[in-house]
Amino acid sequence: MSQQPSEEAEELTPNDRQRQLIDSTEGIYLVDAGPGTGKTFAVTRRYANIIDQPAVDPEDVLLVTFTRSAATEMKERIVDHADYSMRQLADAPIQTFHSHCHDILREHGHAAPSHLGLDGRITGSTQVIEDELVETKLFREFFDQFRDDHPEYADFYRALSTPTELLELVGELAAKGVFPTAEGWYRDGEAILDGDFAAFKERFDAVNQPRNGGSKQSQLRDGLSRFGRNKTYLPDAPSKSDLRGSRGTKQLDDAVARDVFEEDRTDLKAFVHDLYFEYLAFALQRNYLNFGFLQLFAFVCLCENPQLREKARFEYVMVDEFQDTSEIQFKLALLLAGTDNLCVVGDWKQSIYSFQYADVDNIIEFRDRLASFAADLNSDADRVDFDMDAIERIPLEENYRSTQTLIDISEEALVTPATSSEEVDTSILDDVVNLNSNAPFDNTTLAGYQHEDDHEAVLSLVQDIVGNDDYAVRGDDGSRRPPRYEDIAVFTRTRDFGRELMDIAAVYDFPIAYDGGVELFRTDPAKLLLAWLRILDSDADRGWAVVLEQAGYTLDEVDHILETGDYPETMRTFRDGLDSMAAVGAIARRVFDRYGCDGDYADVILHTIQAIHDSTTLTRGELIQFIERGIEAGATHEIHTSAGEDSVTVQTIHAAKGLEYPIVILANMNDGRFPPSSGNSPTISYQDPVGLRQRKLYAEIDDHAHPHVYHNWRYDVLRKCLPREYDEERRLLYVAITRAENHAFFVGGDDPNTFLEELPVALDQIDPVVEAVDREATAQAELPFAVRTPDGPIGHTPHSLMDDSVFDDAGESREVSADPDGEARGIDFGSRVHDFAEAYALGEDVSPSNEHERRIVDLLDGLSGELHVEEPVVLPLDVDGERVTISGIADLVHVTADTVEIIDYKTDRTRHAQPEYRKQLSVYYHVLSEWFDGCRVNAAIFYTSNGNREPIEPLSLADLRAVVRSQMPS
DNA sequence: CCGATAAACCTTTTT
DNA sequence: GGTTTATCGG
Repeated sequence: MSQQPSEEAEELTPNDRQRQLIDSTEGIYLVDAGPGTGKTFAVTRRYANIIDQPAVDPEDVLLVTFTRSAATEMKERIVDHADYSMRQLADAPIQTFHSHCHDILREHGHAAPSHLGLDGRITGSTQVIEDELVETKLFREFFDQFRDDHPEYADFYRALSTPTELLELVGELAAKGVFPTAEGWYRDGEAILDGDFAAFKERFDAVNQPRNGGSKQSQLRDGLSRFGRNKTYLPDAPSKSDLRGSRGTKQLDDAVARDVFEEDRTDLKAFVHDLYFEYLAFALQRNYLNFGFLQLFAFVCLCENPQLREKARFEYVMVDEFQDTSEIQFKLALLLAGTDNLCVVGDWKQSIYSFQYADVDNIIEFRDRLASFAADLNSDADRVDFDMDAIERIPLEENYRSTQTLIDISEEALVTPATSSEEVDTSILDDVVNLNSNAPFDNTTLAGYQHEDDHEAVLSLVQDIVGNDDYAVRGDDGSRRPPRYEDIAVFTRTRDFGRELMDIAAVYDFPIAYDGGVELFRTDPAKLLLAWLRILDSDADRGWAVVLEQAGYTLDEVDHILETGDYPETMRTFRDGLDSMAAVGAIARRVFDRYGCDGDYADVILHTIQAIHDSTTLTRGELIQFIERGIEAGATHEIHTSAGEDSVTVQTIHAAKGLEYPIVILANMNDGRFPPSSGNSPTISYQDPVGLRQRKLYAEIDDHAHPHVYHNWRYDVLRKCLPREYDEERRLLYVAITRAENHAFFVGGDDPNTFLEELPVALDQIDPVVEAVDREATAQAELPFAVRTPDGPIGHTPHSLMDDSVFDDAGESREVSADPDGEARGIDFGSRVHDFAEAYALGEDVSPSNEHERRIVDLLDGLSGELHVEEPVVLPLDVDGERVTISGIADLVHVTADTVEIIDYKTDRTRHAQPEYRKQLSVYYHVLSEWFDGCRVNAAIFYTSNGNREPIEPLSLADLRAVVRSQMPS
């Protein structure tokens, strides 16, 4: 284990640089130092040093940490070295920004909303919403109301893929310090939304330089070689050749920069403003705040109230993990600093939380940002009044964790190309302080392995490592000893891979524990609870099927019982007992009791239900909906399992931050790119430095007067000027490697990614042979994971009947990919959505209980001639007595008294003229014909591009049946 | 070197 | 549906 920042810290002596940081308590200090250099160790000692001064009390010192658990750990370490007890430090401000903001608001926040022109008040009873799902639910409720109140923004609603993207936008703006007021925007908020042309122009110029000494076109011009392809722009867009110049032109005209930047965004800003402001009002009225709003209101009242500022200030401010702070947090730190005794500690190379609004420039550009943020804050009042010219940088160059070989390879990772064509700027290595290892010996192994069974390869590697003297690690006394299971950590980028690995490890009885977030609603206790709720709700087959299967009934028996409704007596009695209970929490507890679910999962589920129950009233139907959404969204909850005595740890790289292990296996370096393709961007987003932009537009110009979604050509050009950087992916790799003390292994599958090939590491083949582990002999820990039962043939098991995500996944993957073994399965049997649509269409007494069903209702209720745009459509069709369901999104469904028209616009000729898409259209066509008997049904797919429309013909019913039949499982 | 086409891919997580 | 890389032909 590491020598310095460990539990037995009292025996350790700081090195000279650390001593300098610990002793220099007055003035501004920046420590931007690598992993294992004892930053946290030094901060802890520094804090102890400060509070041991007679004139200083703990309440004079603010120490900010990244997580609550880090705060607790910090306190424990301080107690060891200061003349204070844990009890005396209990209320000391050693906490996260969020919880400190919460404290400020609880005490002084009553009037904070009024500074923005909001009516509400923040009181001691105002709740902080911690659960993302809970907030999503509340936001949806708000948005439904907002949509009704503001029909003038209809064009924006149409372009959205989901309302949740607006919630994300609000969160991002709050982290950037952009707040709405009753009149407009707070302070310089609007300027930030407008963007910064000069800063943009720099980025534009950087990518618009001809390459290879002028012989090769610029990266930007190259990037626009497919401008307008597969897209439709409004007529004001320039043609591709207007934009790029004629063949042989090497760069874009300077005027283009001005043209793309300047766009009338008045309406967009008005929409975002009203949405943001009214959501704040909604939250206050419902008496809750989210994490972002905590910081927002704390910032506002500190800004507006000089007396409070005076009161809230600290004599000393220290921030750990500074690379993970956001812009608003940097500014909060300045407002809270009463003197220039400011100390920030971090490592720019370990900034991997940009999705959480962390801004790595806070640490890289510390000096400039400090000056410019202070100037912003001081523009109209003296808010930050200490001298900030003297900034002392303290380098820490001694690494107490890893061997020199590991340190060197980790730095290589920072300049390893992420794709075969990427040109990495190696000059960043100039900013890397080369660390010196003080490991007592360096027997480092660095190896890469590649095998198609990469899960097995990982386990096989673990087997090979444990007890093997070739991979000796450092014992507590510094001597060599053979490795144990507990010395090894397996890091993955995705939880999914970790869970798969756990499943396979379970087969071999491997001593292995997963640490981190779990998709709670996809666990067995949640599924059982959902099943019983559905039974209570409507005696639903999907509920009974699960319960019966769980009780051991065979599929045939289940079928029979469902058909006859002859449920076992004990189950009926249990149901009736549940039915008499009012509170959903009590129902859940009773269900878990019945099945003996007393583990971590059940606890967290109960806790979650309790949490939503506290903030909203919760009926059974709403709980069903909540769990269904949780399943759909893959919502995760942290599970704290006791790690066990001697077991391998599996965790995501993100979760491993701050930890260290003798041996690290970086798994899952396969399946194409380690840096994933960027995927779908939100329709409305904020991006530095171009400000607030809209990706898609909505307008009505079409020969047939059909509305259509258009792309924003300016946005398409703008984002090519801000090319995707893989720096954060490299930093992720860096973080993973630097967790290791002694050995690092990299394992990839069939198709290894570029990192695995480009890292200067020996790449070997591995022949995975995994043997069952004798757990008696090794005294294993309990597996924290239940082994998942295989899903079986999709569409047939009760589990798949009730699990919407299975239905969705299945529908998607099977729709587009032909099974290589020729066993194509193109059929979805019995989805609940299907049943609902059918029942509703037949006029039965049913009401919608989820998003899909509401949309079906919208679709069918549209007979008056309403126009529905971008509506998901789920339609059933019988083929040879088998039910076929197809789901998708049609661009336009137009229903009048005597016609039904459905139109799907496609943009990609090479893909969308394929039979699969024609089949999709054909199903729409024939089903609508059945539903709307007597109506004239038109259905069409158009290939559209720059105003052209080419119809794609549907299949005849006979051809459709043939296609569907050929895809059925035999 | 440039443009067109085909094919593969689709996170991470804390407050 | 959208984005990115690989590949091929001129």
